[in-house]
Amino acid sequence: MSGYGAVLRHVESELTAGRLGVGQQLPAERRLAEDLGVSRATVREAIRVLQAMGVVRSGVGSGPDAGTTVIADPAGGLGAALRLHLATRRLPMADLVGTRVMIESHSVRAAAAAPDHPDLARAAELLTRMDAPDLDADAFHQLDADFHVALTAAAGNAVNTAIMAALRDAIHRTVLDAVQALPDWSRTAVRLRREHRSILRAVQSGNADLAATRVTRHVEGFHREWVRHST
Amino acid sequence: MSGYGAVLRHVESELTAGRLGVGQQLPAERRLAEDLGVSRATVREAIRVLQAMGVVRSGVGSGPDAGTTVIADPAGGLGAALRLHLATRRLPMADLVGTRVMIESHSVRAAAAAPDHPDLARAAELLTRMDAPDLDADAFHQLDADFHVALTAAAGNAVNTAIMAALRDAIHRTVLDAVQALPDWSRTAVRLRREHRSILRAVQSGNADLAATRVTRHVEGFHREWVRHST
DNA sequence: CAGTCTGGTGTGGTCAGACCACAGAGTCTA
DNA sequence: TAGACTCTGTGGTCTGACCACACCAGACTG
Repeated sequence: MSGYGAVLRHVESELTAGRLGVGQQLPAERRLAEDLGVSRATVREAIRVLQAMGVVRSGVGSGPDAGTTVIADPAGGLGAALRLHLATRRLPMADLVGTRVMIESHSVRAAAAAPDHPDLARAAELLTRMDAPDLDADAFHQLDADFHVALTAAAGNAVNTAIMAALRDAIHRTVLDAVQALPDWSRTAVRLRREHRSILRAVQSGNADLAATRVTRHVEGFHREWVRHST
Repeated sequence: MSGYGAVLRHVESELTAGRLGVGQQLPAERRLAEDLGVSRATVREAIRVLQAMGVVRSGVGSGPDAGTTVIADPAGGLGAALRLHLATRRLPMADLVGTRVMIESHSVRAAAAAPDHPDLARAAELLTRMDAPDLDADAFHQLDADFHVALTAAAGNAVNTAIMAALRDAIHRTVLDAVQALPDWSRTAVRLRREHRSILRAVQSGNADLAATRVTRHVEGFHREWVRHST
């Protein structure tokens, strides 16, 4: 058997065997094609897939940013997949939100057991930046999403963190559109800021149950508000 | 801007707009290339990505299975991404297991509230098939994995179900290798069967806490056993 | 007439070879 | 010495071709 699948399997086995790792470069496309006995077009199809999965980054020219480099961006790959399946309407938005609530409530519980985690400090700093008065909805939402990912990261599970970031990517566009439709954005923003602070306080005081309750109410509440105004 | 990204964005927007849906066919590659003003090679790169994401399936020849058809296999796409990132060692196996425990314990809680869900009946039937005496480890694990996915599906969240199935795909190979290393597989299998039954009983009797505890012990226990014998 | 064979047609899979823009490294020149 | 220059290797794209495949309609055969 040959073809594009062979290239994928080859790269995956190189990764598994440790002969290829994050930061290293793949052979040039022409070289890889020759080594594996396939055409360059076939190699390119495989590399495109790796790129879409967030496993590899390609750059033209020469120098350190050129060539095809192994990276580790699981959120990018998962996010792209989720976004596409959201587009097919087989993954309901409500279920995405349900997954978010599950991960976040679980994560703040775990984070409450380690209130000194550096990601919590990062979360606090994000909240400070969200207080800037001249923030538009786009920038606000970006910081908002980063805050939630930071909360998740504080729990220390890389898979959950990647999935949260992926959910954020997948939902991003939709939330932005939804925010446009809200009757009084600035008032909502005030409420969100208050809720964020109260969640973080609960985590940092080590109160797992309270933190979980608050983050659940926060996420579900915003989702309900946004659904109500976007039909 | 043009190129492969343009093809991806075009297909995604067709999906979003509803002009393209699950079961329908994409235009032929040559046709798509002409419509979008790019070469067929470029179109193919985009279609490969969609294929890897589980959004599309391609078949040669003619007839209903030929051409490029929109499907909905989120688990396939997510699973491929997880597997690759597992290979880069940036997603620790322990975290994958942690995510599994989170999803499954959450799901059995939800499923316990609706003990008549058809997926629970399916789960029960899978357990019956796992009692067959002449089952090898491979077939056993396949049914095992299906059982856990069915449990998750009974909670009714499509995203969680897809992630569970993806985790299963990503871990499959590793678990099979691990099972080979176990000192007494048949004895482990007996224990797993017993635990499966007890989990399902707890769910069907509506006891959410008990079901969650049992499934957590079950998954973590197997993981510990397998780590112990594979270093 | 019923059954079988045989091209025709359109599909994805792969290949070979070419040209482009790009970015760094080295070289030449004023 | 500072600037402009060519050289080289990278990914990005295009063109045109051939293949295997599977259906389908028509011709052929008994």
